[in-house]
Amino acid sequence: MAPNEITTPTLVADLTPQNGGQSPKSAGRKGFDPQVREHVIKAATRAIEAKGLDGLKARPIAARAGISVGSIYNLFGDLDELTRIINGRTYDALYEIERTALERAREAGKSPREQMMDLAAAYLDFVETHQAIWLAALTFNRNQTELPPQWYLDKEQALFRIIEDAIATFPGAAEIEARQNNARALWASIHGIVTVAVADGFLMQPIANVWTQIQIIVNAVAESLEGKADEKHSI
Amino acid sequence: MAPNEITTPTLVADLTPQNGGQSPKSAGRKGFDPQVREHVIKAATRAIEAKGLDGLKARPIAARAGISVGSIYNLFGDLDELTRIINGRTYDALYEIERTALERAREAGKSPREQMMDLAAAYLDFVETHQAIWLAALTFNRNQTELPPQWYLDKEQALFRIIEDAIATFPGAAEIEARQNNARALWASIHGIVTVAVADGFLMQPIANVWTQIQIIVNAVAESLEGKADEKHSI
DNA sequence: GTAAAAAATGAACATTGTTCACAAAAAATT
DNA sequence: AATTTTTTGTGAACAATGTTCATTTTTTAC
Repeated sequence: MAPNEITTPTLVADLTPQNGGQSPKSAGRKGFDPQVREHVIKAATRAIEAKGLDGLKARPIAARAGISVGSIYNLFGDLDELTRIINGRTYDALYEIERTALERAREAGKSPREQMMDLAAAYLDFVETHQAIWLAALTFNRNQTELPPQWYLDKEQALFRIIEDAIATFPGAAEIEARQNNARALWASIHGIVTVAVADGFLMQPIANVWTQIQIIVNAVAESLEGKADEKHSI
Repeated sequence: MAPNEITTPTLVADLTPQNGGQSPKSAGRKGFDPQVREHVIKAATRAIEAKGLDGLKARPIAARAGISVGSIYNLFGDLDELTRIINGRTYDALYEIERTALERAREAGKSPREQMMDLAAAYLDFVETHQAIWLAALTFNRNQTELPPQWYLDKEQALFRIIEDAIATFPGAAEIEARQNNARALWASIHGIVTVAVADGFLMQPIANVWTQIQIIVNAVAESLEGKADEKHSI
């Protein structure tokens, strides 16, 4: 019931050195030492966590990673690319959390509505745990003028898919376009609620209220969709 | 029905030189020429509109306003204060639009649900018309570490109040806390939908879809609240 | 062991926000 | 009217930052 039950609070910093890749192609061009890359990414992540996106400065990062300023540019091209990699990992982490949340909810035989609730709870918990990193991702995207690279868009897209998946099991939503709009409406709503809350550092309202607000929306939308399904059957 | 019916598309740039004041106290300290102040604010607004918040550079603004760099700092203290003033005017403009939208809806004898729809439509229209300025306001707030001044918070608060007002006329919401949560949930949801849309410049989805999504949420919440009111009466 | 390729370096450059000693202008005072 | 005082305007100078690139160092290939 409380949002805290679901999430595995993995630290973003120690995430996805899995394949070693985040920006599949190029990024740092050739075969730079992946260890060093990792150190830099970690240092940069810590900087963002501590002082926000504006806290990401080339020289301090270089110092903490034990390399020179120039090497950062050899490794990543520019700071934006480094930021994109960190954001990409954030998306990956959240995606993984949402995916397992949905999986577990289904295994437990929960209703579509409960599945949505679990997804929302996982999201709220993630954002609460990684406020700075999450804000950094949102802020960064906003300041960009040109389109981000495809691999970056893909990671964002993946998150939306999960919600669409959950919504797809709702009764009532038959046509693809309608289902997409339902999914986007619901997810963007939850996103809005959480974003407003995190924007002022969960200071203006207790987290319990935020959770209540999510419940209001999810329940309302669920009821609405269920109601429409009923109409279809009964008329 | 379409979101375009309601709004008066006033250009933010030519707004509220009314009292001449946006930051009631101090800001630029003493009695600087209000004409020059206005020129600077206009130049800065244009810069943001053209190139986003990062396009606000001291030297170009000074040049366009026909003054020296130093004078900008005499007038506003720093660029953040200038930005805050512009954002404040944006809030004022939106507030005024929302206020009249609500007023007209009530005069027309519209239902609470329709009132909410009109408010949402006005909001969507405003954001669509002033994308850059609105994004600037959101981005700016996010990057700040310390609290903004009180007059700034007040303007933000005023916007929320309007929604609460509209929600207050919904049936069912009796207790203050519940009503507040309803209001915040609904407004934050609409905000989320619009924000997701404007974040990618209304490129990923047609505006019609965005409007549909708003309708989904408002209708769902309205139905839900009406339903609860029914329960109360019928049981 | 030497030459070629790759990677690392940090000084140097360009662009920013901001300050401040000074100059110009305006207002007040005599 | 002249002079002092206060206010306002100026732009050179400073510090912090992202980024580049000629040079050095290291690694790799032969």
